[in-house]
Amino acid sequence: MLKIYNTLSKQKEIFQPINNDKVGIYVCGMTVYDYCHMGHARVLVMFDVITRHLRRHFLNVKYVRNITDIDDNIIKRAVENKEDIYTLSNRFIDAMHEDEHELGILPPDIEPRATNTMEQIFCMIKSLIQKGFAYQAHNGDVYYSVRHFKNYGKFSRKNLNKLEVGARIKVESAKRDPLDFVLWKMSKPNEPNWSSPWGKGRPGWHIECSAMSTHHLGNHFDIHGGGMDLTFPHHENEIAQSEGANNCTFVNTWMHIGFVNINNKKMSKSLNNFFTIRDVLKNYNGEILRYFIMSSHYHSPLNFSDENLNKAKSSLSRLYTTIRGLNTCNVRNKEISIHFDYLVRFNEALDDDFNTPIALSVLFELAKTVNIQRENNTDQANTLAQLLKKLGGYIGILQMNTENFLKQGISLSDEQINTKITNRNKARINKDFTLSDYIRDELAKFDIILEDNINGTTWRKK
RNA sequence: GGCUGGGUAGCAAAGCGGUUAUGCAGAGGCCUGCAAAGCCUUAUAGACCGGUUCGACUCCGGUCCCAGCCUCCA
Repeated sequence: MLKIYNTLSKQKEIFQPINNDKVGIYVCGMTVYDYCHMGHARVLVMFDVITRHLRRHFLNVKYVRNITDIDDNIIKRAVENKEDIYTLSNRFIDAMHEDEHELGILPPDIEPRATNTMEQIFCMIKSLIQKGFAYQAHNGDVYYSVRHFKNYGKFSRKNLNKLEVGARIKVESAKRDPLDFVLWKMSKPNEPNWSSPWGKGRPGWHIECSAMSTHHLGNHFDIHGGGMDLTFPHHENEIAQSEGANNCTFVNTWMHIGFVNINNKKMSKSLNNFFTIRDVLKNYNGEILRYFIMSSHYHSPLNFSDENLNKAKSSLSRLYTTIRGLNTCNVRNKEISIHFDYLVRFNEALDDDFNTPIALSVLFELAKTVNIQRENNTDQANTLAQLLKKLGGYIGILQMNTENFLKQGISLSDEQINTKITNRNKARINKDFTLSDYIRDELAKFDIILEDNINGTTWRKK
């Protein structure tokens, strides 16, 4: 029984798809004018975890994650770079896909782009004008008339009369009401534009998501998600647009991912305190980042720091160390089923609003059992290690080659290291421990830690 | 001003009205030539003040503090 916290009702609810085994999920993806930062990484990773788990529950999951490839920021950046918007956005889309690959993120089923959805956008705006939810102002822009939508503000719990409108952004004077937001914006000379029934221009920020989501998933679908900062105004406006135009419930379950913080402050473009995914990947591999993101619940703030990333690395290393040297191939479901309770508890954790910290704690309990068994009962240890790797795979970790994970980032060659290990072991046989310890210290300078086992000496990076 | 969240051990992070969370770091032990890894044992919690209860970290009320939103943001 899968439970999901719904922003709409502010409580955990039993999740029931609209159509039996079919689940439609839409996630607000990137506006592509820069590299993805850690905030994006959290949304990308968490919805990857969420859709992986949904696919284990339901046969037919359709995951749509959009790309907004036209907006003011993109236009501004393209002008700065003296390039056209497509060159700019294509470059950052490619970069995003590279980042996702490193983070072990499975691609969404559909990745629609705003610029390929113009017809649907026109259609929706027409419908909104027709039904009295929108108007074209004297400057040509088309606005959504917020006070015409009686539920406006309900979703994000805003009292329209107590909003500090214009506190931060100056109010566009063509609006009939300061609360109104733009659906279609007339283009200035030399700006990218599309011909519309209202003149040459471009879509406003929110309309593209209403158009893309309903086009691919229908007017009423199961799950809509994104970062917490999108609840207002973006998702509030999406609801107003979609329900105004289609006259039916838009989305059943709304999911929002908490912020990534730096020094207890939200990481954001405006504060310019953000780290890009690719910067972080220079020092920590994708699985470590992924583990770090999963180590807190998706609602809680996630504090980004080297200290916390290093902890994630140590923790993940424990799991890899546990399966090291064991046979994790040839998963034998029959034998694994004996240890069903780990699987059950792992699944229960994810069923409870995708509680990844609990799911991870089950993996550590399993790891402890593997370590206890590995000396007495190798078969048992192999089976449990297989289960550990399998469960890790459900949330996208423990998928690297174990040796590669434990040895990455060493400047010496395998040959150099092995020679030193051989020399050290010769010294140990001769009981020349001064020499053997000297060699070990030498390797330690390169962050290489030796481990003497019954079967010989292995090494790993510190 | 209006509206959301949250304050848990050295750090990170969950569940739970009574019984070990978990990980990293620490202490003692086993193992080891010594280590490392692993295992065993172990210390350190629930912002503050009340209330409900046989019993509260958990429920209720209040206080303080922190973060976020109120038309750039994921």
